[in-house]
Amino acid sequence: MAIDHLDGRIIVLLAREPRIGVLEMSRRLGVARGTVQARLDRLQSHGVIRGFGPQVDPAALGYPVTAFATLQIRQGQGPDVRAHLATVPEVLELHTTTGNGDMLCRLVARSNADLQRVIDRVVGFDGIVRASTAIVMENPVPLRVIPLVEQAAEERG
Amino acid sequence: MAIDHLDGRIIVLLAREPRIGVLEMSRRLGVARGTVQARLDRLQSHGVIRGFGPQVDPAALGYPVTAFATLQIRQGQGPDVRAHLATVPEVLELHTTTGNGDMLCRLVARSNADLQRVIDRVVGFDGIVRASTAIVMENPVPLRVIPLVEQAAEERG
DNA sequence: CATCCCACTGAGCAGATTGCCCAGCGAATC
DNA sequence: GATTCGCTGGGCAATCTGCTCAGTGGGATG
Repeated sequence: MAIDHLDGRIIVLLAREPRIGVLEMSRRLGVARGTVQARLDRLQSHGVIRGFGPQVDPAALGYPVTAFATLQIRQGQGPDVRAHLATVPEVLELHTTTGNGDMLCRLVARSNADLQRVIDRVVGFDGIVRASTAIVMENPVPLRVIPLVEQAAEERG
Repeated sequence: MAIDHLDGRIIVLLAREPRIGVLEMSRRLGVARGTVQARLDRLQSHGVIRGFGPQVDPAALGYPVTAFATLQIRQGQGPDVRAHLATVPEVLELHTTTGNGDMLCRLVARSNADLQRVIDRVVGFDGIVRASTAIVMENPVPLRVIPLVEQAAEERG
C-alpha cells in the first residue's frame, strides 16, 4: 500500500505522542477531523498500522538479558520445532531463514545464568541439531519504523 | 520491577483491545477506575509499558523482505559504524553482540533485488570488515511479550 | 494493642473527546 | 457534462477523562 505525506505525518505524530486524540491531531496537522479519522481507518484496514498495543519492556519486567540464537533443524522437524518454541515464553520472536542456520530466535532471560536455563529449554527438543547463541550487549538502534515511514511518505509526496 | 496478577491482566487486556478506555477496563477487570488508572501510571513510570505507539507493518508499507545481517567490525570503529547504520532507514534494529559477529541488525527491503541495494548501503562503510546475511522466509512467532508478561505475573500471584 | 501508611473503593463534577451525521466544494475521472 | 471521491466545517448526544474526596481494610510499625 502506498503512503502519502499526510499519512506519514499522522504516523510520526502518533508515534511521538501516542495518547493524542484524533481531534488534537487534526489541529496539529491543520486538516479536518474527519480527514484524520478517515486516514487512520484506511491505514488500519490496510494493515499498515497493526494496532496500538502497549509496548512492554522485558528489561523492566525483570528480563534484562537478550540473546539471538541460530538453530539448525533436523530435516522435516521444522513444524515440531516451531510448535515447541512457541510454548516458551522467553522466545519473543522466531524466524525461519536462509543461510547457515535454519531458524533465528530472539530470547530474553533474567540473567546470564538464567539464559542457560532458557537455552536448555529451547534446545532440549529432538528436532534441534545445533544452536549458536549471541548475547546482546548494547542496543544502539532499538526497533524503529519511523525513518522507514518517512522515506515511504517522501516517495509519494 | 515486580508485576502483579492484576498488572498482568491489565497488560494482556490492553494488548488484546488497545483502543479500550480506562473506564471499560475497570469494568472488565472488576476493579475501580482509580485502581486501573494508578496501576497504569505505575507501569508506565516504571518503564514496563513504554508507550502505545502505532505498530507499523513494514510489509504493508511496501517492504515485505526482512533479513538479519551479522557484521564484523574493524577494531575501534564501533561508534562510527553505529552512527552510519542509524542513518539507514531500512535498518530497523541494531545490536552489538558477543559471538562470531560484532553486530546484528535487522533489515527490510522492497524485494530481494532491493535487499542488495540496502546491504550495499549498509556495508559500504569503512569500518565494516565482513557481513553475512540471512533472509527471513517465514515468521512463525511474530514479536510477542504477552506470554512473558503472563509468566511474570504468575510468579507474583 | 494502638497507630500509621497505603492501596482500593465508590462517587461526583466540569471539560473534552468520540462517533456519527450532514451539506458543500474542488479535482480528477469517465 | 456528469459522476465519484476526498476534504471541509459544522452540529449533536453520549461517553470518557482528569481530578478530587471521604471511607475502608490490611499490613507494618511503634
